Amino acid sequence: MAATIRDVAKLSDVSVATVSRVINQISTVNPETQKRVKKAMEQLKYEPNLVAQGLASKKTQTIALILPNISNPFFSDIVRAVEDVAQSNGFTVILCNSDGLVSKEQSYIEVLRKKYIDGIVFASNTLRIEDIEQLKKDNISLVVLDYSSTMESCSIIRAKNREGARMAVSHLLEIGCKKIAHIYGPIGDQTAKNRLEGYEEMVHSFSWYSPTLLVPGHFTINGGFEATKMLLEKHPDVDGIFAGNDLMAVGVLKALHQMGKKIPEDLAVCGFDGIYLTEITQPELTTIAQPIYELGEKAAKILINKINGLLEEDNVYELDVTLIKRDSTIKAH
Amino acid sequence: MAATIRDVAKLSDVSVATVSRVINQISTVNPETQKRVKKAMEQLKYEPNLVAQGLASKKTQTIALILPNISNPFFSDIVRAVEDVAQSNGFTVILCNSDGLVSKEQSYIEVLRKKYIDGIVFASNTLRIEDIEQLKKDNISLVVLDYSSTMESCSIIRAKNREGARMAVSHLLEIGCKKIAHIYGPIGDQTAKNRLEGYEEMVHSFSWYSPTLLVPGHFTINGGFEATKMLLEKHPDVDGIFAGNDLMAVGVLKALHQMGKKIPEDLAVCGFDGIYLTEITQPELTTIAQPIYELGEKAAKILINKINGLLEEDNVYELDVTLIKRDSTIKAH
DNA sequence: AATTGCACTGAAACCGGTTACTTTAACTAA
DNA sequence: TTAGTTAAAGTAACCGGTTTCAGTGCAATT
Repeated sequence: MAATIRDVAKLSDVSVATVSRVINQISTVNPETQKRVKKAMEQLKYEPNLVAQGLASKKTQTIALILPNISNPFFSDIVRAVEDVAQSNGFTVILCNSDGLVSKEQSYIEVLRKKYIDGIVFASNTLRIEDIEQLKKDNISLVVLDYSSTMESCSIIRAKNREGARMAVSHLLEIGCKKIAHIYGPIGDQTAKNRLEGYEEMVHSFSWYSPTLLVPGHFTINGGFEATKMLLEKHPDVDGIFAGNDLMAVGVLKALHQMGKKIPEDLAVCGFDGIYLTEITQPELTTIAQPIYELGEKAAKILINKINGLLEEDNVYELDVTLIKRDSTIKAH
Repeated sequence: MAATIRDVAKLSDVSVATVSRVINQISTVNPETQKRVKKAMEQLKYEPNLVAQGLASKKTQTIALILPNISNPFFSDIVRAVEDVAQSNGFTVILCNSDGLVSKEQSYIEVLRKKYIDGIVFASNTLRIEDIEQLKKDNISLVVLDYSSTMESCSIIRAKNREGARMAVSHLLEIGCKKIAHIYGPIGDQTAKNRLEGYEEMVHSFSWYSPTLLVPGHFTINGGFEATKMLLEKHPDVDGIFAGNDLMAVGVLKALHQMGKKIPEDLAVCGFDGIYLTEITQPELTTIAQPIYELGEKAAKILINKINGLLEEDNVYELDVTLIKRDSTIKAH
């Protein structure tokens, strides 16, 4: 149906090799010949077949984005950023929800490899070293997002989690909190761990500090909700809560509301991430905002640079976070 | 590097055709030959190259999902559903954010065609008939989501928008509202139009009804916010607002809160969609819930059936909506 | 015994590109 | 004049599969 490279070659009276050269703007093709070929391409409405190109060149202009769950608003912003960058560089993106399951990731990676994908943005905490090695062997570029590790055999983009946590606690202290608790994310998740460490660094020397001020909330709304109930049972005098992410902070808010606590008068709440949800709650949430879009953008840009051979070394990029003060810690005037 | 079909053929001492037959479980291959081939495949860790398969068969086991913006929580649930179904059927999904721009959609469709994509789930209101025809010609299956139109030359999945709107208004009437306004979505958007029509049908015969009770809110939080301010200036006695989607309803809540109105005592609010945001607001939002995941699921299933040739005719599927009563209309006890 | 049908398999064309290698002709340097 | 470049283009192998068509051997039919 559609015209092929051979049709173009025939019509412009050159070999397919020459047509291919024109398409890929390779080496030296006589300007006049070039014109003839281009004219033929137009006449036939020729468009290179990307699958054939992929087979021959082993480059498919496709990247994949692996993340736990797109329903998480943090990730949907990431997706948007990655897609934007990909799109404007002529790449297409395949989306993969792993649910944080190694098995799912495994099977995705496998099929992606068989599809000659050019690179992967990996926004998940479950990447294994073997996988990294395997991908390298298959010449699939890799950028890891929101991941901490001492091992750095690949490029990593993340926000300053520990520093952000310190900022959060420091803000709570500033507004006068006398006993600050922390609700933390999944153990095993490096991001959650770094935030917890930041909290600990700030509070461990206070006389009121006790490890029982640490409660797990699994990075979910409901987790934050349950954690708050548990926490206030043990420590009714807590007057500040630093939640390890915004979703849990929402849960905190819900719980406090249900318990009839006033925010921020009785208890101040600070989240982490800066997803748009924080503007929707009542009161609006103070949070440590990551530059979410920029994280995704940077990850995609670096990945594409690697794919295009413009970047060799593997670096760790740590983006700054910012404290956004809202009504959950200070009443705006 | 990796083993090819010819390696397998050589090792198992058959032709590549036979190996291909084993791979695709086609026709009759002698069980013993089959065993030999399979053993060779295992020995060589052979995995068919999907790009080559795609080129030869013009089937790539890939579908695309075109939607306005993944950041919209409604769509992120859709994505999740589509991806789940695709995944479990051996398909991979390419995500395309169109921002509702015909130009972007156009360029996506073009590149998708060149990639031999098998089908498209189109979750946007801007589809043009020419595109539908073109896709048909290229043998690319199509399912349209959340789209209304008299033209039905393709399969359409949507919720009962008009009926849902009627349910919303009817609920507001039941709880005693005496003057109900409607904030509607973008003109030109069929979904928004149908909801508006449902509202009108329910209220046009009341003496209090006036077309000025209709205010545009663009399906965004901020749009709902502005609309509410405008509305209450003109109609301070409105005591019920039906927002055309949940995002606008959130905006309504924010505006009312700012104006010091009590919800639902002074004003009752009902949204539409049933995104999880409605459980996060204070008060929680009454809404007409669409079965969002099911919409995406159904769309993907139908698409894949069409791709696999199991489904020929084009149907319109209308899924039921349900009223979820929450504190923005009735105080729970 | 000749014919037909069927199960099984192979040869080779094909999908639509890329690219290593070669050839040709014109151009430069010695 | 002659060898050495170089720009421009062609030939054909190659990427790794699918599929059409043809052929073989053997059992069933007449």
